Amino acid sequence: MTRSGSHKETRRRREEIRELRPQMRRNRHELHRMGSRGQPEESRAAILQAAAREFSEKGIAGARTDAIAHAARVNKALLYYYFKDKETLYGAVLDNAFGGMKAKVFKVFDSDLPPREKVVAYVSAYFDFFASNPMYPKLVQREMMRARVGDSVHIERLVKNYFEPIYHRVSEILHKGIKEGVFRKVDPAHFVPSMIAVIVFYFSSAPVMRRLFRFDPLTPERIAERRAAVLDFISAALFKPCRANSGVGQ
Amino acid sequence: MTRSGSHKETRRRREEIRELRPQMRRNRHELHRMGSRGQPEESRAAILQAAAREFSEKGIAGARTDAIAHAARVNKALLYYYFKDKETLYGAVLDNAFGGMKAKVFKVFDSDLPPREKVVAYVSAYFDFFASNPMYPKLVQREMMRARVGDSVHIERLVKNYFEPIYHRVSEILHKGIKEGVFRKVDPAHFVPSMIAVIVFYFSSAPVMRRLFRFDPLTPERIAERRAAVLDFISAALFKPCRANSGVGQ
DNA sequence: ATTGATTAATTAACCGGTTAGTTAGATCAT
DNA sequence: ATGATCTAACTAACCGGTTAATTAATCAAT
Repeated sequence: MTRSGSHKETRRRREEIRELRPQMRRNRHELHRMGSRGQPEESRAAILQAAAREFSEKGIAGARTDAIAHAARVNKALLYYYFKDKETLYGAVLDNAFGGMKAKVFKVFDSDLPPREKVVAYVSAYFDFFASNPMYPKLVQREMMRARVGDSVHIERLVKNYFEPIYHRVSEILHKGIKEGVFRKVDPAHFVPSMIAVIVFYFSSAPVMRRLFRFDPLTPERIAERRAAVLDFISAALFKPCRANSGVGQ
Repeated sequence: MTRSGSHKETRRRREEIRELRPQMRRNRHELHRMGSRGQPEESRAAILQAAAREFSEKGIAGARTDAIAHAARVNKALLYYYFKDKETLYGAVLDNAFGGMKAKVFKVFDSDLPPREKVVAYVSAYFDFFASNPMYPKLVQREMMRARVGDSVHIERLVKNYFEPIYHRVSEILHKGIKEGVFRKVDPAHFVPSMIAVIVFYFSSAPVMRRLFRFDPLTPERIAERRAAVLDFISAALFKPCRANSGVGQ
């Protein structure tokens, strides 16, 4: 009642402190100051992971901060200590996911393989990343659908930091392969999304697959099978049918 | 306080009435009964359409019943008059969407075309349906991701009524084409989902596409372009390369 | 070394806005 | 006058976010 006027100020002060924290850490001769429980990074990581699961399964609107806190074995207020609000936490989860993926695929981009092998390596890396993080595809798909004006404050950043760079590199590889005559004349602007679709869909639709085929689509065997199918599908759609291995036939 | 005990009973009574309504309608000599505003079917349809838009954009959790009512130019209580609750309304929207799609693709299944042309016709029909209902892909994708145990009461029904029959028919066509030697030896269990992925992804990710390519991906021209790209992609992945013509099979 | 200030880490309890769902009644075609 | 259609106003519950207090690690000066 009496303190209602100070809400905003308190908030702003806290945010400033939070923003300064990293620099402060680094400026002080040594990091590790430690508070009561002494495991800030662990708590943060636990929150991030619990949030990733909750968000991927329920979406931002469906996700419950109480559930995240509970799953992370942490008090709910701690979420708001580390992250400004639900939306910011969601953003951190997204950056985590896309950051990991970008790292993996860029290792492939920076290798020096011929186009054909590079595409295979790219698809494989992309696929394997999602196969070992089965909740990320839903996260990705969800964010893509939310990206209407005003709905998502993250989408611009994500496109700039992840989608654009990755699309750019894959596009280059495709153009090179086409010029060398090993790829069919496809339009990267359509082919790249199609590839991603084929890779991602299986995982984001896993629950339906389970019902349709009456077995768990996420066992290692099934995933290996899917991997082969994806590579076959994309290869057949992209590579020029080689006649009896008779070199570059333009 | 005093009436808290009667809530459930009132609710049950209402539900019974509601469940009986469809039969009653049909039993009475003619529909069009009309109440105060005199447009029951129109109201119902308006609600359904507004709900489809809201659900596709925000998901069930994010959708606001107030927003749906407002968009349908109808009082919120009317939603609950026609539909038991939010979840049931959502289910009706889903059946609407999937029902329309099923009708379209089954017309193709029942035609007598050779496998190759039939697949092309199927993909075209599927694509065109979504192209003219751009909010349905998101609806589909959303429901697929929600289909965890306990999350969705609709998924079993949807799989049984739509996914399974459609998968079954497409699967038959694929097997036939493979046997006739016009298709590559693909596994329908993987190929069908891949096809759907390629068709649907472009629409459900339209907002990202807009940012990535800096133009509206849903103009008629762009959609036509995408259509060609999808058919090319799937054709190349499925059809045995015919030696005479390295065909982009339109 | 002991003490006391400082700050990071953490929590229990609470608050108030939002939202699904309800109610009691109005309207009107038949 | 009856029952289908429709509405304004209401309520209970839920849920994101806050607060004020607490604990523990570090530091500074005794």
